[in-house]
Amino acid sequence: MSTSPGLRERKKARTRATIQREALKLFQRNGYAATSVEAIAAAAEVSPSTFFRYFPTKEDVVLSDFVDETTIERFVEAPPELSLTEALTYAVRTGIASLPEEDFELEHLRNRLIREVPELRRGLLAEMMRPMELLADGIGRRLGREVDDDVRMYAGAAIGALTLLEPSYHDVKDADPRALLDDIVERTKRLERILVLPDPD
Amino acid sequence: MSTSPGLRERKKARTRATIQREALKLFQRNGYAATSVEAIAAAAEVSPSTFFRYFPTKEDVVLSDFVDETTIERFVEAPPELSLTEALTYAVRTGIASLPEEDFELEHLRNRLIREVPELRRGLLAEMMRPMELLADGIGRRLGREVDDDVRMYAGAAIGALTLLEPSYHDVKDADPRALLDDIVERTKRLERILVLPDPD
DNA sequence: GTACAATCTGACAGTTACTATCAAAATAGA
DNA sequence: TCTATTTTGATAGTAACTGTCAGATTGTAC
Repeated sequence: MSTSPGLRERKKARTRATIQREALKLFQRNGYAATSVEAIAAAAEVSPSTFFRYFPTKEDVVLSDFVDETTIERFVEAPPELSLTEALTYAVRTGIASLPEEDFELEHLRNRLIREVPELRRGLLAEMMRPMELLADGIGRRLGREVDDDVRMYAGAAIGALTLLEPSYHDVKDADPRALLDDIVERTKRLERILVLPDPD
Repeated sequence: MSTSPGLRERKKARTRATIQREALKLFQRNGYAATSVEAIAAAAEVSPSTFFRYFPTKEDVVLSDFVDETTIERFVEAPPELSLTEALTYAVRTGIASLPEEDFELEHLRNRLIREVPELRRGLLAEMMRPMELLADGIGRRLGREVDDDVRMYAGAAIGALTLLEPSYHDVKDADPRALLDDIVERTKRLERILVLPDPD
């Protein structure tokens, strides 16, 4: 009761994971649009009602948890001698590296879907404001600084800059996932040359 | 035939404008979600089919043309002595200033809707990649420079930075539209302090 | 182990955005 | 006025999503 999150919680987590896994498999096989929620529910052996209890929309099966709080947490906790962009790189790298191999595969599949299905690309962008806000907050905490307009702009700029780089991924459809990771890291580093956070007034 | 765009074209433009205007009025009165496409079509005196011919989705009635090619055109054509961010400011300012009063009102209403309806906020963000790409291309043309990763990142950063500033608008719900415009200009200027576009390698 | 309370699930019915198709109407050009 | 092209409206259908409610499952107290 104190150590494990309780039977109920565990069962819920398992149901959620099952739905997500089965959905991704179906998407991969038949395509995103051609896979109905009903089919997903059937594959996961739950009712459609239950599907919507776990994921408010069909998109969310793919998009939820794409960038989460733990990444920002790692950003804030990164070695203090690192610059902002270095800390960001650090957070992304250690985050992905910490995934068990199995989750890493799913993550890779998810990325591919997001890249290839226009609808999901759109959805991802729509979710992007949350990471921006999280990062702005993270910067404030990391620097012990009030979250002013400059900080917000810096955060928005950082996420925005990374966003537009995605298209080049198209060329490397079936590349090694780890290579893609290096790619992200490489790009995050380049941010340093473009972005400057001025001191508060 | 050569001067005016032809009767057919004009009629289509008028139909489109009517749908948009009636839709915005209904949204304002009854709320976005509570206004069905059917109701909009009825108010504009067209069939639902026709509605979807002019606007692929309900969201698009509010979001389409939010940032268009002409803004980028003005950016490229801005006085050459202006810096990138100054040119951006110039483009935004002259763009809005050129609107007739009536369109300006609609624009204001549209902005309010986007700010207040979460669904539309989401949609706006989703459309944001297009402006990013347009701007990246514009920068390339303005500087006579190849559109490399640095340029793309810069463009993404610029749009991203402006995105996250929106929330503060919440405070000024019914402020003078012109004041809001000044606000945007002010913020674009601050971009200069944060963003640097390095020379090509 | 039993009884009760809280939560989770499934079944059902309904709304609405959106698609596809095709015949009727409006417009351009001769 | 006649014909070709484009635009429109009517109809039918799909699927995402919502709300409700009774039944099943789990946690808790005794």
